[in-house]
Amino acid sequence: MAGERPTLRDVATRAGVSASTASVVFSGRGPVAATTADRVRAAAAELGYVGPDPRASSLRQGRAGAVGVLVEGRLLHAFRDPFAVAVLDGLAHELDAIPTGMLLLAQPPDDEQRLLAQVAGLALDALVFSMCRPPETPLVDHAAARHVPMVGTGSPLDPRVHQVRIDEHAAQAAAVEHLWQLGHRRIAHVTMPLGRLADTRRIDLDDIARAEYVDARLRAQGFLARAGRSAPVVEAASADVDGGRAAAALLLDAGPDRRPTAIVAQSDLLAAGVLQAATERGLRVPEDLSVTGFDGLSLPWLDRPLTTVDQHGEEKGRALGRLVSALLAGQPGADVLLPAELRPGATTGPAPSGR
Amino acid sequence: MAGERPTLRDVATRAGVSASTASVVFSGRGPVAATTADRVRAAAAELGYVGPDPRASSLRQGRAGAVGVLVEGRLLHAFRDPFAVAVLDGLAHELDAIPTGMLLLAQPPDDEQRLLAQVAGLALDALVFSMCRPPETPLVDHAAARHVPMVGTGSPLDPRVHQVRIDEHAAQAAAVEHLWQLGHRRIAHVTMPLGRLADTRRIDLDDIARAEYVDARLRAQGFLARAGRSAPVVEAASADVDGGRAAAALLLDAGPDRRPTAIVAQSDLLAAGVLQAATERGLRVPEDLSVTGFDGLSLPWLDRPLTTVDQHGEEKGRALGRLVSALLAGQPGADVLLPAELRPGATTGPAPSGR
DNA sequence: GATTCGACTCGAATCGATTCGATACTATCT
DNA sequence: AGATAGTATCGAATCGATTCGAGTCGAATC
Repeated sequence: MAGERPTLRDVATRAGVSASTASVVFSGRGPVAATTADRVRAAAAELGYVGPDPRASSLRQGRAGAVGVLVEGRLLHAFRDPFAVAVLDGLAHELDAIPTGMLLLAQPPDDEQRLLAQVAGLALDALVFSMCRPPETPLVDHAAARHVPMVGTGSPLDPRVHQVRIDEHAAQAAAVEHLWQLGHRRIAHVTMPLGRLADTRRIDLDDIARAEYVDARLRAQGFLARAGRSAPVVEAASADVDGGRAAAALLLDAGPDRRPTAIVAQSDLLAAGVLQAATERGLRVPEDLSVTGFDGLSLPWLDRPLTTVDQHGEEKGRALGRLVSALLAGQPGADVLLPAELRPGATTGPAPSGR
Repeated sequence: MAGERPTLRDVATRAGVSASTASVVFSGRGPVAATTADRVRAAAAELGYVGPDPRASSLRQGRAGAVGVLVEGRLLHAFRDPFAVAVLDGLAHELDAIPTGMLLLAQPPDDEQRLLAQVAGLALDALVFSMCRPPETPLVDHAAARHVPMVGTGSPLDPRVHQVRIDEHAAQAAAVEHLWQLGHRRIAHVTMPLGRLADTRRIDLDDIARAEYVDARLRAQGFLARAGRSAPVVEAASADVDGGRAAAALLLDAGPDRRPTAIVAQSDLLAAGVLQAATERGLRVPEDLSVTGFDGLSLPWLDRPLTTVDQHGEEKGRALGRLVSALLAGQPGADVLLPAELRPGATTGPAPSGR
């Protein structure tokens, strides 16, 4: 029928009022006589007008109703991590109250310029870095120039990005402490990738100090602080089950007397991989090997509860959302430190007696 | 320093050109002398102007650079399904080429009006219903009035929504056929929820015919068409591992002579739950019980490959993306039917000989 | 030397709403 | 009756770009 979409002006004309009055009818701000409002709504219905064009109103009001959420790599991989999804869920919940939607920005592997161009063309009220690790990106400069507030969970590392984090160092050390008290003395560590180029390999203090990804570095340092600086550390090539399994293989295939009695993994998915590797080698958990994870996910496909550091993903997401809320409301926005605590499960036990 | 963000006009003035020329410099359409372009870019750099405001340009150009993706329920649950994520990944990949971002629209349980209001306020170029089941929603009318193209994977069931689907009926029947050929005669079915209110319970032909969710209905009918209309069918209360386990319990706890020798599940997650239930009862798979899934996911935590109907989730997402692309380019947009085929794994085998 | 053609630039109109100050009108109070 | 308040409506300016037709100028062509 009508090739042309009706505009507010058309509706106003038809209702015999001015555009400003019609606007007030739809936005609800300002007083309108009930009869007038009805007339406008009737005109709208007749013309098939379903409300103000969001493009125009966002220009005028300066609000787009959406925040950008950066996702590192492909969704297929990013969303395989239940922790990331939990954070996203919490974020969604909190944003829902503003209300504001989440625009997923999947970061192609290398082409930062492409991503930048995409973001430049998108109307966003804020930028959330909840699923990415690199400590810097040109997006920060861009968003800052646009006065778009940014929040993150540790990276990018920039004063203009407001952070919601946990004490990674202390949290990871707490896992070691737990094992120590159980009598373990040969404790090994499996880290998430330390940077964009990761490999399954033994790493040393220097590698760790130079690590690009901050959270992996802090956890590794927290591990070493309690386990001793000569404790073995292996980097996983990817932060998933397979990465954990491959990394654990490196540790478990050492001679039986050099094999660790406990492995501290930097994430629950890595820990799941460690458990797989142990099972494949006929090692019983926790009799022969204790394993700890990090994140505090519920993994319904594990046959027993994992000892892990619970960092309350959903709450982390909500904290991010509240921070965005506050920033959009013009409040100053301070960094947030959330608690994270060890949650003992069934994958840790006393060290094997044969020392 | 400038509390005011610079506009294109500011840049143009400073460079000593008109706003129209400056616009051309940034958009790249139309000829500009190299020296002029440099002057404009220099002025932009001095003022800290990082490019045209997306809000304004989207108003003028009529493109927002984002499509809405509806997600039923909480992200936490929706993204637990790897199939949904695979579709999303394929979609993202294809949209990246336009380029266009994906705006997640999480549907609160009951409050359709709230969702509608949110969508009404958002500038979207298209709407994708890839993760939702209800056959109708007021969103369709709204989007249609706005001339926002819509694509889906079976629902909402409306001629204005262009569909990418598979032959659910035939695909599910193929799974039964596979089991039939293996000698199974007592074959049972576990369906996804048939509607918004789902329960773990035996259902009959009428329940199925009345099912609200189309895909569940078609698969169940495909199952019955080959397995016989008296074959037992159980509805799962949720489309996840726990739902599958509970539904399987209902079937497996029947007397040993009435217990099915094969269970056809409507999704891989449900099948994983069926496997769990079998294991808990000491049933060996496939010796005592054969199990088939649906979707064709790789579930790294299953200890053996599942016999399943592969519906190529990523490709489904890409097809949705291509459809969106075409519609945005003004092309007519025809429905798409994708292939789906049985992929035998290690969870099906010959029927137990004791009949 | 007049004409034609391109390349480049500009002004004005437009996209579709929101907002602010001004105005008209109707009750309420004294 | 006049001042006061409050309600309802309107016109004009504005948000920040894009686009289109028209105009300028220099070089190439005949």
